[in-house]
Amino acid sequence: MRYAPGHNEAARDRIVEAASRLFREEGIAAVGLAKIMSEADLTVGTFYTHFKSKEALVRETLVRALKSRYLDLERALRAGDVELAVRAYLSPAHRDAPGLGCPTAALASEVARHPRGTRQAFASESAPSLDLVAEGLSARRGGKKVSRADAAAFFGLLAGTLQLARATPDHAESDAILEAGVRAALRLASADDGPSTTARPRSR
Amino acid sequence: MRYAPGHNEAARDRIVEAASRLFREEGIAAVGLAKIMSEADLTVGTFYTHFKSKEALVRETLVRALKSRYLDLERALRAGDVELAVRAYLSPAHRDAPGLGCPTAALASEVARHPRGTRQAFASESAPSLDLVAEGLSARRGGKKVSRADAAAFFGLLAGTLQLARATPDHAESDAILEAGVRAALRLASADDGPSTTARPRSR
DNA sequence: ATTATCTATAGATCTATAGATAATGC
DNA sequence: ATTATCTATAGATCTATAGATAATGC
Repeated sequence: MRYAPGHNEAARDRIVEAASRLFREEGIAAVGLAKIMSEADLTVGTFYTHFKSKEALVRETLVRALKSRYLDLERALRAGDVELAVRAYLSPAHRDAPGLGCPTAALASEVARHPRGTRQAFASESAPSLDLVAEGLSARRGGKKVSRADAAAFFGLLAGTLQLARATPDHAESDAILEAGVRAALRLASADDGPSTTARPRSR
Repeated sequence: MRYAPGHNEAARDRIVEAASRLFREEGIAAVGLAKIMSEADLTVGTFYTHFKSKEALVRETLVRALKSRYLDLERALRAGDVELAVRAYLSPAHRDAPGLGCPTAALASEVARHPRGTRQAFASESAPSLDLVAEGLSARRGGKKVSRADAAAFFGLLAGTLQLARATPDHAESDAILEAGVRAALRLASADDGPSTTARPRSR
């Protein structure tokens, strides 16, 4: 420890922070290490004293962003309930600020193409949030058990709808998609079973 | 026309076809022109006699893939109904073959970062499919009007859930997510209103 | 003395262009 | 004669590494 104590950690932290934002804003493949290091006020040569590879950084940024989102979600659920969290997720503010937003909406399809270790990290760090969502849904449905997979489908609605709102160039239509997403999510979160799940036995 | 008639069109077609598959499999930013041209049995120098830029090719591949998916959707809805289409969309086969699958699930988050012209093309070519979905949902809900934005939210559920299934490394859990997605989609497509949309007036 | 930083560079790849070559119709 | 193809290359960027320099504690 010859540099000031915490110097190394602070630099590493700036790198992860910059990468975490840039990846969500521009995509993982589209962002080079030079840009990340420059945003962290370092030159590119230093990168490999902090990380083994770009992929190692990707794993860390996903873990950090998912942990941070977990805390946000916990707060939102404590403050209100599922409805409040849904409205915050499908808000114009979230749509317009991907760099600090949900890593799943920004990067899930790209993560799906990354090595298994990266997907594993993504899944492990997503699990606690999904379990929180499952709890919230369960409470809304009168305590009926909701699986993690069910929570994933609910979350898929949120993330997929946010992506469509982001891809839609017409501003009014994009807003309308967010609002429709809120309606759909609240409908899904509602207490009653849709008749189709009981009326139509799932074949296969 | 000195080369055989249709020669140019055939080559151009192979390029779009290869790019359309590769982009969905690996992402737009991750695939270079050399790889695309090589898959089309051409060398990279020829690219610019067919397209003005990589971005122009991206627009064409999105349009082509969305048109093709529209036809598939039309067939599925004619053959059965929304339920059949949902089960085909959230199937292991679709999850495991992104190259021929839904361009929205594969590329929506990346398209959101592309120039307005690309997003415009994406939105325009998505509209007919969304309108078909809206029709299908409307039929299921006893003829009640369903907007394109509502259809987009429904479609967001499908695309988002498929992405999560693709990103999930555990095979059993990935299958479970697909099944939960089917349940959620059928619940959303069901005739009754969830109570929350009527019981809780949408503030804001 | 140790360690994080810097500059510099290797070697591969990226998009795009230039100019020569080959394939065909007139 | 025309046009799609090829080879070759420009110039920028990518990930990763090597070796010199600067910042600190002992």
